[in-house]
Amino acid sequence: MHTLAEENYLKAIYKLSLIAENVSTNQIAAELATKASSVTDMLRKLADKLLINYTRYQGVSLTQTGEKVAVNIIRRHRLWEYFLVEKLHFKWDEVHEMAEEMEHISSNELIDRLDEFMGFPTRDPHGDPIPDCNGNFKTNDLKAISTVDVNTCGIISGVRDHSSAFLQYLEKQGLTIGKKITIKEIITYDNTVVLQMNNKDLQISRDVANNLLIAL
Amino acid sequence: MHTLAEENYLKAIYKLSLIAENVSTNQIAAELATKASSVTDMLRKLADKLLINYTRYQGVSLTQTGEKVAVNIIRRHRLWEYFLVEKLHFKWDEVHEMAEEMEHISSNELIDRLDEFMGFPTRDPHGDPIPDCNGNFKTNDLKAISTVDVNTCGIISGVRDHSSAFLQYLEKQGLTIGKKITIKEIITYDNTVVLQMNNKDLQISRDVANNLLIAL
DNA sequence: TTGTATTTTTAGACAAGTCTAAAAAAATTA
DNA sequence: TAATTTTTTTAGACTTGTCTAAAAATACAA
Repeated sequence: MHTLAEENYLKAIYKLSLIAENVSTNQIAAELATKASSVTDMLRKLADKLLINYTRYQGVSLTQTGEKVAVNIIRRHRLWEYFLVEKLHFKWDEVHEMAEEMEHISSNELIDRLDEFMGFPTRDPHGDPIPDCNGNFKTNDLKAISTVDVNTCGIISGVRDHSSAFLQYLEKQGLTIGKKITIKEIITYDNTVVLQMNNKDLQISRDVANNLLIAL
Repeated sequence: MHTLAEENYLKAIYKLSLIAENVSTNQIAAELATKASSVTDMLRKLADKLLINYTRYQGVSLTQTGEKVAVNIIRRHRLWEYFLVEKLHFKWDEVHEMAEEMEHISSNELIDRLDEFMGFPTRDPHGDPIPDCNGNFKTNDLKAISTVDVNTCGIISGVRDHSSAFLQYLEKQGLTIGKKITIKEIITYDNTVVLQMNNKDLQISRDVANNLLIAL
């Protein structure tokens, strides 16, 4: 249907669209670790195929078709991640690269059956919502720990940074999806956040607090 | 590790090597539905990487390394086919194309865990042996129905033709893996074979008899 | 064994996707 | 608003894998 490169561009544009409506050439280049000139070339191809809205120098947005394709890739990615963790017992920090390859397997019938096989999960191992076969999914109303008030409590429900390094750190601290925590104090000097979990205090840096999401 | 094209060439060469030691450029071209000139180009690349033994005009054979890679691709293909049929309940005639894509997912850890998840199966849905993680597998000592004597009986255990059309035909006739049959008669006029299965007679053409394998 | 047919290789071209370097447009700043 | 910086695009080149057409090697047949 679409080439590997096309799918990766659509996914990148989708991801960047969540932050700001219009996506710039340089943003895409950074996201895909490629050069702006390569991006420009590809944008013309995607525009020709009516997958994006593109006018020179004006940045891009996905068309309805483009967004559908992107959401479908994300659905495939997250279902494979769920499979790898729940069925093959990989750890949550080990699955991203594999799912990155698996998301390009083209059969939708395959993905729908995989979905059914696993009991139609709604969240992947990192807490991200899994779109259903029509592309619908709950938007995440999660908050970064760094944004909530002192004495708030909530359930760890997602991450912003999906890197192995970050996920391994969280694992080590016991800060995994589903854990209940209370924000006790924010140290003004360096914005270190003091949490309480299982009646024990735990300090996390501003960076970590920015990338760890809770449901209130 | 290796490109998609390289993997497909190695697989094709491996497959053809089972019939005759040395494989010709034209054979590979036919197998991959490409042109002889394209094959020549790729053979030089594979030889440079020490995956095949190649001298101009002399045909090719796999090196030890090349064979290892090829067997690993076959292992991946057959495990995914098994997964698709046993876990996602696809029919045996529906899985080839999907597995053709899935076999290129590169992680060996993934494949080893998939293998374990399914209980280390030794045969794929078409009766072909699945290499273990060291590349070892039982060679098929199966015989085409067309080659056995009248009154022989045996268990349907494999196919030579993996096309949907053939597999669907077998399914319709009930000629599936595991069924016990007896060869009753070979009609000399056109080599039609008369079988008995579940106490009923069944006629199959020479072509079908050539592509259906039994264990005695 | 010589000529013909077949197979294989070479030569040159093309598409996809990438790159560097330079030009053009837009944004920023003074 | 004019000058400078940043962003984006264009131009031209490279790689992988493919193709067609022609040349070279091998196989076959009289």
